[in-house]
Amino acid sequence: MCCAPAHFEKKGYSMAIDRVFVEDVGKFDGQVITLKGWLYNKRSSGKIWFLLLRDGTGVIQGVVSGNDVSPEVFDLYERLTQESSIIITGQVHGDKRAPGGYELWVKDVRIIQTADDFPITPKEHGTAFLMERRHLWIRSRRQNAILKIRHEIIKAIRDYFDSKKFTLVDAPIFTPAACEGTTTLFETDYFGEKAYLTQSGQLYMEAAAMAFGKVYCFGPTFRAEKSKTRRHLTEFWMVEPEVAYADLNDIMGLAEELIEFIVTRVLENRLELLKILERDLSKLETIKRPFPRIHYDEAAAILKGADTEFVYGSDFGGADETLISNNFDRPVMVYQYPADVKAFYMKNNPDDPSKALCVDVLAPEGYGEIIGGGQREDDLDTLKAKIQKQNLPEEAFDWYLDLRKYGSVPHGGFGLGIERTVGWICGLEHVRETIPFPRLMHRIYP
RNA sequence: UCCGGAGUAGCUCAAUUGGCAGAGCGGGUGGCUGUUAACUACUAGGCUGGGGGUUCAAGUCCCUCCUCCGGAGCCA
Repeated sequence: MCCAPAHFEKKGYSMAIDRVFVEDVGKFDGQVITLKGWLYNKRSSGKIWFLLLRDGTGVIQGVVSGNDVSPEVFDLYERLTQESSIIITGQVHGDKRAPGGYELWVKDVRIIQTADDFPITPKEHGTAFLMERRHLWIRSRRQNAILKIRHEIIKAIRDYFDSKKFTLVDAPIFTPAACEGTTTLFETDYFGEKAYLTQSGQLYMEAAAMAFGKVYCFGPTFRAEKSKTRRHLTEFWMVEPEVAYADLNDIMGLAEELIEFIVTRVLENRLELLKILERDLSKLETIKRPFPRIHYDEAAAILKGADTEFVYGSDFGGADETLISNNFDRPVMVYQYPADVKAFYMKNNPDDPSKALCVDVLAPEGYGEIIGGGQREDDLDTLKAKIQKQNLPEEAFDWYLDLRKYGSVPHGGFGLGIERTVGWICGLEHVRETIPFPRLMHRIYP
């Protein structure tokens, strides 16, 4: 309370927040403005030199001429190193030669701090080198664009569910036992007892759906699997809606509407960033409902004769998912996998008990599964039998079974992986660039 | 855990059959009034991941360990 800057108290707003940013310079054409940021790059041609200032919202070129500035300012060129923090004042000038349409005719430059040998130069670097310096890498234009698109995607997801009157219900991070029992969990000491980091908020969302009708949670998820692929992180973010009185068809409708909404929003609001990433926009513009819906058997038929080790009755591998999705120009919804390869809480198809009422959404262009979900088992005895069959500790699921004792209804939901969705929309090679500080099997630094 | 690949200058990479360790960028010193990863001249910079072995001679071949990358399984 003692430390609030004076201007907060006096005026009720912050000059630091409301100052001019690069993304807004177009509104000030011809005016003299001050920009605060960091030196992205510089070039000299002798009696005139150029600086690129970035401030997180964009990059603008400043033109420094010996005719317009004092000799002291002109000579700052020597001391300006990459990523030095600087405040520049100058006149906004529209110029076709400028990448952003505007440049600044510099009148004054103030160096706040001279950076010492910034390690990430404007030239090429390997991913290992860059990941080791992820805290600095996120300053680069490309990483900046990806993380802003991530923000837009997250905001779109929240806006979608909020507009549909879903209630946000946060699931716990510490959990007493496996939600699914199949995958490896991160174990932690909880006051002398074992606890685990959540691998899904879904079971809690089922409880919440019975309380609020339509709910979603959004948070981090942890998987201790030793997966080293372009699609895996040990810590990733997932949004998990759950709806009471919903069946598999309802869930598929929800999934395709959400995905269409997200892609449309990114195309509307973040086109410039997609261009920085050189994303093939035509691949996103086709993402319109309805999405193809194919039965597991149809997906299996696509793989027949293809070069794959897939055997009917098993789950699809990463290569199989690519083979399937390559047949479509939008996400494909594969439904009713064999019940044996799916989690215990999935409801079986009453007309074909060997299949689960589940759906996976496979993104186009080989980006793989971005959604997994379906209808949940709502019958108490069937659920108990499944828990026993998979050798899960029944006592750990007492509370979950209560949901089937007190007003059980058909219901369902899904989990959407944020990083895979970002990777797909941005057209990236690897999900590690879709999260600010990725956690991978061999990386927990920085 | 298994399969494959890589490790050489600060960074990205070359180096023929085992035969003098190289380039671009970055750094340093200069030149240039419209540059867009600016251009340009000169210059410094190396325990070739660690250890062991074969050989007259190893960046190169063999053994071993470490680290990283990609993939499989599993999953979002």
